[in-house]
Amino acid sequence: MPSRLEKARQDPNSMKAKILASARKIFGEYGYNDTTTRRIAGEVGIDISTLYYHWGEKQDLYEAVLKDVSDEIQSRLKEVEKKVSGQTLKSRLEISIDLMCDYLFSHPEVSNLILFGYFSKTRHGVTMDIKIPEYISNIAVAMELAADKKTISIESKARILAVWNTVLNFISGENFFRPMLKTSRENYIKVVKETLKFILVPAFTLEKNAKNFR
Amino acid sequence: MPSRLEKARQDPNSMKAKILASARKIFGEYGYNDTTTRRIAGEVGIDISTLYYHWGEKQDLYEAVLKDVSDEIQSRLKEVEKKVSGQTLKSRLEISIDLMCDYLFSHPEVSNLILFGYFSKTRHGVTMDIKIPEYISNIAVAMELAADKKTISIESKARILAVWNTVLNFISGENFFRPMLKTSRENYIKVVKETLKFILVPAFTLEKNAKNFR
DNA sequence: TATTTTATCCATCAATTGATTGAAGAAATT
DNA sequence: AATTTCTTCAATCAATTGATGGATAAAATA
Repeated sequence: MPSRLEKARQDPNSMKAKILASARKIFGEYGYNDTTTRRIAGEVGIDISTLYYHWGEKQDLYEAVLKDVSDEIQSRLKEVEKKVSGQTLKSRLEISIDLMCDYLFSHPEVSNLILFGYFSKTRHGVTMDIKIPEYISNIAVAMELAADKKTISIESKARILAVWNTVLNFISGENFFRPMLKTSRENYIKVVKETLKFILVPAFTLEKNAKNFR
Repeated sequence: MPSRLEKARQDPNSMKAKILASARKIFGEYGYNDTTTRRIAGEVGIDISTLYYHWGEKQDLYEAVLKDVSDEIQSRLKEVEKKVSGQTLKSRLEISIDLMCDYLFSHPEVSNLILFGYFSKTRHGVTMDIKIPEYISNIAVAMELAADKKTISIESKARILAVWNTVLNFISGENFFRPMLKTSRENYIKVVKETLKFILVPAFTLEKNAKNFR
């Protein structure tokens, strides 16, 4: 029997949920080591001991953030999978690029958190809870580049990975690349989508290459 | 008149040079904030005060590392430019991919340092001294995707950027991706090169796209 | 050889930061 | 109303870390 208090803890307005939301933002901006519990607490407007009361140590909070993000990505990918089902390969690629770009551009911390995980030869022992291999396989199947999750070749995985990473880089690197391209945010997003399509569509649809897929 | 001592300081066996080399390695592994001056000093086998004596504050050392890396990349790109000159577009792309992969795979800290710079919403005020815009323009010209450094369209820059980033990701993400692909280092490098060619060559050489260049 | 310059280390400081304790209030339960 | 449980915060610790000062030795210079 869940008590009133237990329900309150799952409430998105609960203190625990508020802390998680702020933590996700701050961890996404600064990465694990450059994020202080004081900064997160400050963002929420509470004392750090309150943060520790709700979440325990910093690592636990970070892992909760990664799980939060991971679940969100999973459900987004499923949505995309539904929407592209039945389309031609070219359409599937284009629609997927548009949808994932829209999602990631409006949640840049997601992209950052994933990328932080890649390069983490850090001292914190937080294992990347985000199951990239899972995603990669799911994407391969959704794109119908592979018939079955179990039988995806190393080459196919590497190709999906290349695509996935290219997207993430443009999102997380916006602060660096956009000034370089000297353009507005709106146009940057447009150019990113076009660039992704320019590069990816030919590779996967070209006759010589396409025969390997279907 | 350069004294004996001044010459010694430029000697690659000098203490100052040794510190720089270790700093480059450690900064490349852990990033700015997760690198301690003590760790660098430990790598060299000296006390931190000796490190401070030679290089001053941590930021100065970091900036020296970035400059070191930046200069190295510049000269590598020039070498590549020479070697691909006169070749067909397809060959230029393929040779460049091979050469740059070989270089970066044997100097992974280079890739890491560049990527750290992209996402650095960090607290250290070190501005990225590595002139990526320069590189991008140089690559565009070397690939003969643009006639002149000054007249490169935003679309072309974005495409080069996408390629460049894809390469860096595979290098810096090796520790994460390779276990995922369950393969040896040697084969990983091979797969990366193939993947890059698979994705990039069609995009830039496809008739419909290619007409925009040359 | 005497003196100055260069190089190195030990000890230490001050600031930051992850984490805890205990007190006090607020809310729920009896 | 009394008691128990849940929240919050101020104060504080201990460890880490960037940085410095002084002693000391080694090397260069005179």
